[in-house]
Amino acid sequence: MEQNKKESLNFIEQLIERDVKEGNFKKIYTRFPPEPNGYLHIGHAKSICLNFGLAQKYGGHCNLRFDDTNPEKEETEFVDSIKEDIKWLGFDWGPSAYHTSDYFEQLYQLAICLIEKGNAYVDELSAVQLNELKGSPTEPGKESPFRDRPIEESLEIFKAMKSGAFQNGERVLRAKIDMSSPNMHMRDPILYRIKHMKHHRTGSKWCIYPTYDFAHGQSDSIEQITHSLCTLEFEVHRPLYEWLIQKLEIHPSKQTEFARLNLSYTIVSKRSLRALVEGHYVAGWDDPRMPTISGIRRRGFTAKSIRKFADTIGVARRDGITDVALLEHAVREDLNKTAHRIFGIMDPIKLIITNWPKDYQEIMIAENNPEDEKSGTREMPFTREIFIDRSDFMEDPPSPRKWFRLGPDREVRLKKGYIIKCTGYKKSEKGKVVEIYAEYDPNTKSGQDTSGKKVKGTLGWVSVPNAVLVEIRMYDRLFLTENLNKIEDDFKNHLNPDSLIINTKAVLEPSVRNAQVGDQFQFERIGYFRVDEDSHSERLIFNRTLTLRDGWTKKKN
RNA sequence: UGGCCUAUGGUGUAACUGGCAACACGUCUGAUUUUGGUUCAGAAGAGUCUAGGUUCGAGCCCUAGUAGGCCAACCA
Repeated sequence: MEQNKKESLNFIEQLIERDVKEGNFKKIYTRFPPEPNGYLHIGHAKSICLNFGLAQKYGGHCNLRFDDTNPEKEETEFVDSIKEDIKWLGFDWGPSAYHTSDYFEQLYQLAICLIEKGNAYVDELSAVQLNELKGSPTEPGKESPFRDRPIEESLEIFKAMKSGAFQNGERVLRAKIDMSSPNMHMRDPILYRIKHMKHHRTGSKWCIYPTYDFAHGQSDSIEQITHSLCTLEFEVHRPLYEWLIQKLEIHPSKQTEFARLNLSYTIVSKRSLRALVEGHYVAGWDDPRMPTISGIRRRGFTAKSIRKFADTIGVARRDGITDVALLEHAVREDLNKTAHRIFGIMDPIKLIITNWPKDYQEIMIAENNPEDEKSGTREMPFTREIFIDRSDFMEDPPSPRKWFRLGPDREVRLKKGYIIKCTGYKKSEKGKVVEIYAEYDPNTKSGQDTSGKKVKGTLGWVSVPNAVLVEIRMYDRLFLTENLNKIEDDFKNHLNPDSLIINTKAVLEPSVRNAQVGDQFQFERIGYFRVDEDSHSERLIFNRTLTLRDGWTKKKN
């Protein structure tokens, strides 16, 4: 090997390497802290790959922590799906997953500690009053009349809050910082609120719950997290994050922000995704059009390709919008190497080889994947009647230099079969081509061609008596608008009406008969497809993952 | 009358911390090909938001401006 070029590091890696060099800690700890109130999406995948990837790279560990401080929105269903998705992506959080709710007692003690130090107080103002005193980004806030109440009094009331002496909203615990700070989050932020509500894990043990600011950072400290990575919108919380660490004198985790993922033609916000599910614009969280991890998995995107994608886009502090083409490229790259090839006809039209004996069947051999020698071969019966795709025939085609496929008197190769010449076709009364006639040349059998003929076009085909009728769900992008962050109207106005087209007349070659749910194929010249879990004994159902790259249709336009 | 962050080809990131702007995707040629796929060869495309400044030298530093993002939930 030559002198290896210095590997380029992203800004977080640079930070970590500096920390390592300075010996700031023995081991790197990161964490992935989802709130279990929805399904994970491609944006989370970026964060997962980042946090787990960094831990792997630097010999540290990444914790999975469910940030479950708000019993109103959180459910066990989501905990399970989140675990499944992370595992599928190929990451391991070790023997146990953590929950912020496991720390409720410790957090409560920390709050008491803060009050005792005079850094927090119980307020009795209503939400409305609190808001009024808060000021605005351009106006300073005003101090609450309860701000300077004796420590003992706050302590007493806080304990009473815990024991259920008050109704929702009657008291809050606030940090005592600075009501005139230009940073709104430093204007005596709320640390604890009363919610008489059952929590999905702690049941009704608690009726006070810490807010994000008093739960997240403290949990980081409890877990000895060294690098707490979050998205840019938490940047303004950092001064508070650090203030609490300092006042509480706890493990100094460091918060670092990075830009969240935005993807063209895609919506990446839990709230919006929920709206799509609840409004039945899609079939569910795992609808193959959804950018959820469960959705793209069902669509046929692979874990490997998503990790590759995350690696490609990197991480930075500027926010922009990533072209989905980058994601799609990663998927095609992986599938090209792994997916077995088969022949499939989306829009079948019958072609009769008039000089082929009736009832005679010849077995053709085809390799499963030319990119992978170890993938083996399969058999394909060739018969007098075959299906070809309607789009591969034109009654009056342009010059052979522009159109490689079949037309009257034109010759093409049937891949893994013979070269045929079109001798005619039949039309229905309505003028639709219903049957094509052709003659084959016996000297042109694939692999043992002695004719010397060269043809430009190669077509896929499926033997009529052996064809397998399947259902194909042809998915396309969910939205028509490139940048959905910039729209002003309802994002649902931008839905692609053709994001799902169901094809029930497609036929595949017989080798596909024993395909299992989850199997992925390349239908030659068409695209990548995955056997969907809706498949049943009567009918295989395929999801179109992506089409093949296509330089030809582009050229036409 | 606020504060913080960001600004590099169409898109996403680099540039060994001051030394003639690189990689991937995308686009366009051409070759190969029994997938109009893959692969291969090549091309176009930014002089780094603007204006000053420091310096022998600035995409990297400083100042001002501009543009975009974030911040006023008892959400995370």
